[in-house]
Amino acid sequence: MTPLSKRETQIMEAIYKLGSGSVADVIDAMSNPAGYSAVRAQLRILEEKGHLKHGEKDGKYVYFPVQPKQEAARGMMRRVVDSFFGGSRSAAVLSLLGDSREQLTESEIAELEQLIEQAKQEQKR
Amino acid sequence: MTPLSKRETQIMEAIYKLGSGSVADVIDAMSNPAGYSAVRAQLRILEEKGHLKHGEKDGKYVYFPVQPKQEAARGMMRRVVDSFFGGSRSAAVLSLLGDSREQLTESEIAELEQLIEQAKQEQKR
DNA sequence: TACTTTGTGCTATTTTTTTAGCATTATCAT
DNA sequence: ATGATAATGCTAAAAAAATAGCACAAAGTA
Repeated sequence: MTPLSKRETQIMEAIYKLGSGSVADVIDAMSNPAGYSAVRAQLRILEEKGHLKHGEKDGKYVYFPVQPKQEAARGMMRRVVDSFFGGSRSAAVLSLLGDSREQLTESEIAELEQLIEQAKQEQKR
Repeated sequence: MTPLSKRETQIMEAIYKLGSGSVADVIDAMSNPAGYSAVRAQLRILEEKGHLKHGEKDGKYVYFPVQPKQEAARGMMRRVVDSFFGGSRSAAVLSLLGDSREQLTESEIAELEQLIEQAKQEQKR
């Protein structure tokens, strides 16, 4: 689990954002796109390292992550929480929500309430 | 705002975790420590790039981040939320809390409830 | 004082990352 | 068929990142 290089990181993020994608898709999804050759090389390397796999679709390679998005997300979160919030998830949540409450849907709010309710129950023990 | 290299990233994370620190502190805070020379060089580069500054304390250089921790944290969060949660902060929060509810303190729970209450008010409009 | 330790300044070297570009194959339209 | 287009396989080169190590200074200590 050696850390990824800058480009590799950028490309993995693009792939996660896309779910899966061809070379062209990945280039389009990058804010700071590298050339075609470069991206292909990176994808190959990431596959060698075991971070991606590819299949074929419409005669093109389509790359997708080996580690499920949700797991990768948690790993990332853990890292940020660790470095910037002293390991406190709740501090991270407060920062995240405090940033702005807009665009919370009713069902999301309901889910949050439920989680908090559970947290309260845990507290009592 | 060119992205940081692997080592640079690792060192910035260490600095943020520490708040501020000497070369030795940084080395100690790294999971995968580089040598003394290497870390010094990286710190110098990060200072040249404007990410760190240093002062002197007890005859040693002490490095600290230019961008406040909270801002850096939000930037990081924004990036994770963007790549892994389709830009939805609330989805990120759900993932974060869903991971485990332990170690939420009463006051944190209260704060969360208050935020949710505010979100509900926003909803009504 | 002389010695050891701990720190910085600097520079050169090594290693890794990133990129470009040619050869080849397949497909599609003329 | 022929030519254009869009892929991948491969290799070499260029650029950036990471590290090592010597010289020198300051401070403590025997």
